[in-house]
Order: sequence, then C-alpha cells, then structure tokens
Amino acid sequence: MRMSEGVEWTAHACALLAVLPDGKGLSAAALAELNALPPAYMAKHMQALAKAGVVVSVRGAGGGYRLARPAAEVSLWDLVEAIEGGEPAFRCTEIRQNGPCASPPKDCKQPCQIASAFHRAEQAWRTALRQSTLADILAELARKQTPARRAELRNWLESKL
Amino acid sequence: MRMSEGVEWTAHACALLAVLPDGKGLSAAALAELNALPPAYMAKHMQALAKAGVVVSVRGAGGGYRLARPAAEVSLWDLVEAIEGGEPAFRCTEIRQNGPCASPPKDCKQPCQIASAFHRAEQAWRTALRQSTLADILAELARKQTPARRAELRNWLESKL
DNA sequence: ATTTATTCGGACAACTTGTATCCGATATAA
DNA sequence: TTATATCGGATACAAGTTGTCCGAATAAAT
Repeated sequence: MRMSEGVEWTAHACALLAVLPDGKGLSAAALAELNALPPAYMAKHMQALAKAGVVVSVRGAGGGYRLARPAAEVSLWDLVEAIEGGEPAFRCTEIRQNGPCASPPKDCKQPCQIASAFHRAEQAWRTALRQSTLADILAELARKQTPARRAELRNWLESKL
Repeated sequence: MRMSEGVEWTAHACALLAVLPDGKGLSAAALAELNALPPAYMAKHMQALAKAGVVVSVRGAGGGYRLARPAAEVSLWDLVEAIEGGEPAFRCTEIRQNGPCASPPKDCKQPCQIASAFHRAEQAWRTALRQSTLADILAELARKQTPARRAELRNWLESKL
C-alpha cells in the first residue's frame, strides 16, 4: 500500500505557494523546477489540485497557481483527497456473502466487524491529516530552516515572479 | 492508495481459526472455500501469515493452519504487516535535496516537516490497528450474529475437521 | 512401502494502477 | 500578433497486484 508521489510533490509545492506575495502565482514549470521534478507530470498534479479547489489557476502569460485559501485552511488531507481521491484504502468486498455459509444480503446492511475496525483506523489517519495544515508545516519550518537556505529560496523566487 | 484484498481475506480466515477447537487446524483450501475465494491465492496469503508468525502451519495429511497465539494477541496490524509488509504508505523521496535551491545532505538528517506530518498520521492509523484484536472482533460478532448463521457455520466447520 | 493430503517456494502470466510525455485547444498579458 | 500558461485527452511505459501452476518436502493413513 503506497501513497502516490504526487502527494509529496504537491505538498512541497503548496508550502511554497503559501509564502508567495499576495496575488502572485507560480507556473507549474517553476514549481517542478524547484525540486527537479518532471514538469509535465507536476502540471498534471497541479490540475488535480485546481479541480479540487485547493489552488486557483490563472491561465495565460504571467499566470500560474496560487493557494485558493489561507495556509491555515489547507490540510494534508485536502491534498491526498485531490490527488488520490477520497476512497478508503480498505475496501470491503463482502466476502461474507459468498460460499457455503453465505450471509443473506438482508443481514449485511451494516458493515462487518472487520470492515468497521479498518474504517475506524483510517478515520484516525484522516483526522490526523486534517489537523495538519500548511500553516503548521510552515511554522515549524520557520523554526528549523537555516537563514542561508531561506535567503537562497527568496532569491530564486524573485527571479520567477 | 488501496490495501491488498489479502488483508480482508486473511482477517476473515483468522476470525475463523480463532474459534477452532484446541489443537485443530484448517487447510488453506477449506479457508478459501468458506468465502469462495481462489484457493491457490488464499494459500499464498496464508503462507505469508505463517512466515510472519501469526499462524502456525502443519504439513501433511490432516495438517493445516491454526493461530500461533491467543486471539487477544493477534491485531489487525499483524495481518497488514504480514501481507503488505510494514513499510509506510508515504515514502519521502527527499525532493528538497534536488533542484536549484537543494538543501545540502548535512541539513537533511532529520525528516522534513511534511514527511513528519504524514508519518504521525500513519502512526495514528497503526495504533488503531494494533489496538484492534481478533478477540475484539469476535466479541462484537458474538453479540450481533444471528443464532441461525452461527449454527450453519458450526455445521460446516465440523464437516471440515 | 505406497498413497494421499498438505504446506512451501518459485516461476510465471494477466490485469490494474501509477508514472510520465505529448499535443491541440483555450485563455491572457505584453 | 506573439509568447506564455492552463486544460483535457490520448497514449506509452513501469510497477504492483492478482492469480495460477508446478515440483519439492512432509506427514498421516492404508
């Protein structure tokens, strides 16, 4: 069970978008360049975020992507949902309704105990992701990032705006 | 991101093994038959559980699988770990070390904030799975299962022992 | 001893999903 | 009009999942 790399890519991308000057945007190509990622594929992922309403896209020259709302209101779950879709990892296939001792459908209106347990566990996972916002990540980053790297990034950014 | 169906299959299988008379086992073929699953593939999954020490296998005529320890000591996480391997779903590929503003390796001895957040979320998921044991599942099942189905299952079981 | 029932391990094929590219259409600022 | 971007679809390729098969090892029953 592995999560798409697109989630990691877009998380880093959004962390950058969150520190952009107001009203400015960055192109998918620039976001890809910063971390040496395949530009075309990065663009695909950004489209998914736009479709999900996490970022706003501006077409045409000077366009690009910017966050659709404040960093405190963008959670990691929003990104996972946008890139991977919101379906649960555990999908009950109702095997209890198969075989010689099959449960009749009328007894299967509630999920079985096994499915319930897995869904509870995933709920805990989603809750943790929902509680973890871009703002949290940036705040921690601000404490740990070296001033040197901070300046380097600011320089690069200016060349792209 | 989807979990292997083998986890669902083996969870149901282990729930059955847990109610077996002491010392008795069930063949992979029987476990597959009960839920109309592909026998060869079910056998593969049971091998994985045996390798992980969740069940004990007995070769030869009259052999089969039985739980390696009490149902209260077998968690859903044990099954996920056995079938899928224990690797996290989110794998950090350290893209911060790439591109024009790459962080030098010496600044990357600790996981980045994004990776940390995802790992915390997965930790919550694993904890929930570890706390959910076969014994819990059977206890709830005992409360909700109809007596009719209970008897049906017992009959089928006796024909296989 | 031989037969029968069973797990074990590996090889292998089919199918599905994830990764990645490219192109034509559309939109917009300069 | 040109250069720059996103958007959506088509397509190719890589990797993982699902599923089967077979030979070897093991053990009980005949």
